[in-house]
Amino acid sequence: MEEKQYTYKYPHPAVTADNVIFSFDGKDLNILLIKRNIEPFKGAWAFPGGFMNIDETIEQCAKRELQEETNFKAERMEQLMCFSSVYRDPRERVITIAFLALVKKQEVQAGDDAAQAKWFKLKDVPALAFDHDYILRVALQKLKERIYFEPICFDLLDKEFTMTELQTLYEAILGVHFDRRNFFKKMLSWGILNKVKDEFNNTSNLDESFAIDFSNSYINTNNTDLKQQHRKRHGNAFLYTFNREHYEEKKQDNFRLEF
Amino acid sequence: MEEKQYTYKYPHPAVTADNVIFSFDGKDLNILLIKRNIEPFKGAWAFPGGFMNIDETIEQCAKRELQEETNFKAERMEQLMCFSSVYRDPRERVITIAFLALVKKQEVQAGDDAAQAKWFKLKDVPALAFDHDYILRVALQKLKERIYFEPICFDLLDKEFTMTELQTLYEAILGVHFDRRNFFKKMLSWGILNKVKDEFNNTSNLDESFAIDFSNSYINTNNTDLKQQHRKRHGNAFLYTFNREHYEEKKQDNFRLEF
DNA sequence: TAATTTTGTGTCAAAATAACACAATTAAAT
DNA sequence: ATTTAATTGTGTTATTTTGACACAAAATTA
Repeated sequence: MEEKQYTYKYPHPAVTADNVIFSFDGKDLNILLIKRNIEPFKGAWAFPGGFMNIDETIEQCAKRELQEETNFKAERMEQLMCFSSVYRDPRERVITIAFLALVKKQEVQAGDDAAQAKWFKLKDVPALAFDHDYILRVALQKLKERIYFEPICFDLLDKEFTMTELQTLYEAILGVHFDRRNFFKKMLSWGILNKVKDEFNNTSNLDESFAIDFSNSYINTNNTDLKQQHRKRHGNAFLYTFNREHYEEKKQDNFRLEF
Repeated sequence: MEEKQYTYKYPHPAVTADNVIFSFDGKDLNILLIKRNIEPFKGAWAFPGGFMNIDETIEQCAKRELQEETNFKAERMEQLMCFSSVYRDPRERVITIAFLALVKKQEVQAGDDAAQAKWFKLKDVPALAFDHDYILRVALQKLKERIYFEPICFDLLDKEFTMTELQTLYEAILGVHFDRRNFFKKMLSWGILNKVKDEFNNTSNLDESFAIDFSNSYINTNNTDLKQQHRKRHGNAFLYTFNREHYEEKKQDNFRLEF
């Protein structure tokens, strides 16, 4: 068996990408972890990730690993930071570029590596392999900062969501509590939400993009599978959708998602 | 002559750190560029940076390169992003982690590599080597975002500065114009600035850390060398210092530098 | 059937923001 | 030396935004 050797004049580190994958179950933020079934840290939980191929960017690597290990499609992926402690991996010098990946919550299927994969509520996250505890802390910080500049919340929610769900998500990320009426006011004042016409009884009086949202609303309503654990829709809670086109317009004029 | 060889089973990229070094001349943001005197991109301007040693973190690398190439001490260095386009360096696969470095403007002395080093006003920046044009755009974006969360402006100003200088810097970074009176009010309302007792005629009435600031104020006043190009102090402009201790206290209580 | 939870909705006081001008001082120009 | 131009410090007011606060109707749960 021939084993290829790659030689360099100076030592080179290996480079990996790790994905901190967030989702939202309607009540808490969740992150996806995989149980390592090889050394080092065999048996410990860690972020999904892997080595960068020499002919791909680190972004492509992160995306590929996400696909290979979870089959998820991320609504948003962005670089978090490079972690490069010298001894963070006992095998060889490995630096990693961590990514923030936001997905809509979905059932995890065992990945290719057959390692166990599981959603953890933030508060239930165990001690992690490598320096992943630290990476998680940085990721949470980044998430908090990002929410001021980008409408990332909608990446975590279903296409249609209630205002209460949105508020709960904001509260989960920022760790604060909002008065419901004030939250409603503020969100609506941005003018980037469309009220969805409920197929049963709601009379809504918004003037745009009804037809579009209504056309497939019941499809969405059917696959609220996982969310149902926490989404108990008392009364006839209005459903909203995020109007990304409108948001992009407003963004041009130095519009910010202040909170 | 013996040439060491490092071999790996899989190809490894080389890893560099590049510093986007910002300073402020009292009127414009400046960045430091070095003229490359070796291929590739010989003769082109680029950010100072270099290869990571196998026994140092990428942060240590960035700091070392800053020291070696410019002898500057950065008030703040933070990771910008990893840039990893496959063909960004024609020599071999090289990924770089770019850093944002904020320094007080100072004379550049020719670096070790004897390459020419020079401050450029942002608007005068030429086309850059590698993907450094892109890196610069990302750096500017980051700078804009950072200013909302951290008091980075003070890293670019002298220990003592006038309110007008501070305003000009904010305007340079954010690309907007503020009403002077409103800007004064807002800055002072944060309560993180100390008025410095002018050694000549100003009567200032703040109640803390006078003695400290006054004790070496004239030293600072003497070395406003480079700044003088733009700092024409009409009238007796008050001098202020940033009270970092006080800021750190306030930061605990979810205090933000909103603008 | 009763108890509990969730939903939608409006007012008002307080605080923050944004618009606005001028006289005094110093630097630059003549 | 004199004039001109630029820079400095300073306060009020109208508008906008924020934050506090309660209850009745509907759906779920017991």
